[in-house]
Amino acid sequence: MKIIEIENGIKIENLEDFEPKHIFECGQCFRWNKQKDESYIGVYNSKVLKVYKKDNDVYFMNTNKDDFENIWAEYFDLDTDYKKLKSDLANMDEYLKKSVEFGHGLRILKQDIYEMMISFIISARNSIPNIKKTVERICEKYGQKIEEFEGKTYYAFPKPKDLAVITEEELKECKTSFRTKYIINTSKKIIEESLKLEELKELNDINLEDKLRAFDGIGPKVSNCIMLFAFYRKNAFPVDVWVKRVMEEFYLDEDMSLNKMKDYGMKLFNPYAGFAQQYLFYYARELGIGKKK
DNA sequence: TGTCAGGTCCTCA
DNA sequence: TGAGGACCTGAC
Repeated sequence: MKIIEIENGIKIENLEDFEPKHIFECGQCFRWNKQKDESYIGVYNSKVLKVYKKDNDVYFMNTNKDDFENIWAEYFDLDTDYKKLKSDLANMDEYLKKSVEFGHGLRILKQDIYEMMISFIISARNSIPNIKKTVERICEKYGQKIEEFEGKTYYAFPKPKDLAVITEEELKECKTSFRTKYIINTSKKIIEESLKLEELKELNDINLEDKLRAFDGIGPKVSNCIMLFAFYRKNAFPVDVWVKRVMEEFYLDEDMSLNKMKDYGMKLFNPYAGFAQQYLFYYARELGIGKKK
């Protein structure tokens, strides 16, 4: 991978397996927004980045070589060989083959732990546009201002200490509704127990899931999303309404509880259940598979 | 007006 | 274990 420095950014020529639309619209992140010129602007680690693809080259703007190498290469999982991964998945069965072809430029982002915890708590019984709006309101109200970029002010995601000290009434102004107490309780637990979220990376999958589910508002689905998108646990398998639909449409003849479906998926797609889930989710949601007419 | 959206929690059998 | 209801809000 050759990093070419350009004015206010860097360019990577012939970057394969990288489609901004697939990456940012597969439901794994809530802070990346499509611009009029088809580029995406997002925030991570108190940095604002603009990404777009032109021919086979990918441009990362408002950054520099140092930040790209130290922050963004890791964030975009650029060290992983997606060609091999996709080939392994495509060989498992015909539905995965179709899903992988459909979302060929998808990558799993390595995102912030606390941000994923709160964002996916908000995702419960909610729609993606609403989740994004709510997350944005929280950042504007409680996050640190980063910078003005292309006419918009960007804010970092707040820290646990910021949301642990506010009242439910106050947070509700961000339209967090019945999830308000979950957000505050989870933030309080982190502060009161002096938890270092980074240290949870040492835990194995089973203990990590137990630890996450001890937080208010984090159940089986949300914990697995956090494991996949913040801890990069390749075999986590979040079962949401779309994965349920695609599993029932393609893989199951019998009724199955969500819990059993999770175990079933993890065994079926081992050791890449998380990746399989993401390709299947994107395929199912974009095509409306299994959705009631 | 009713239904549904990337669920979780609580209660009860 | 797991089934069933409640839960905010916004969009269609």
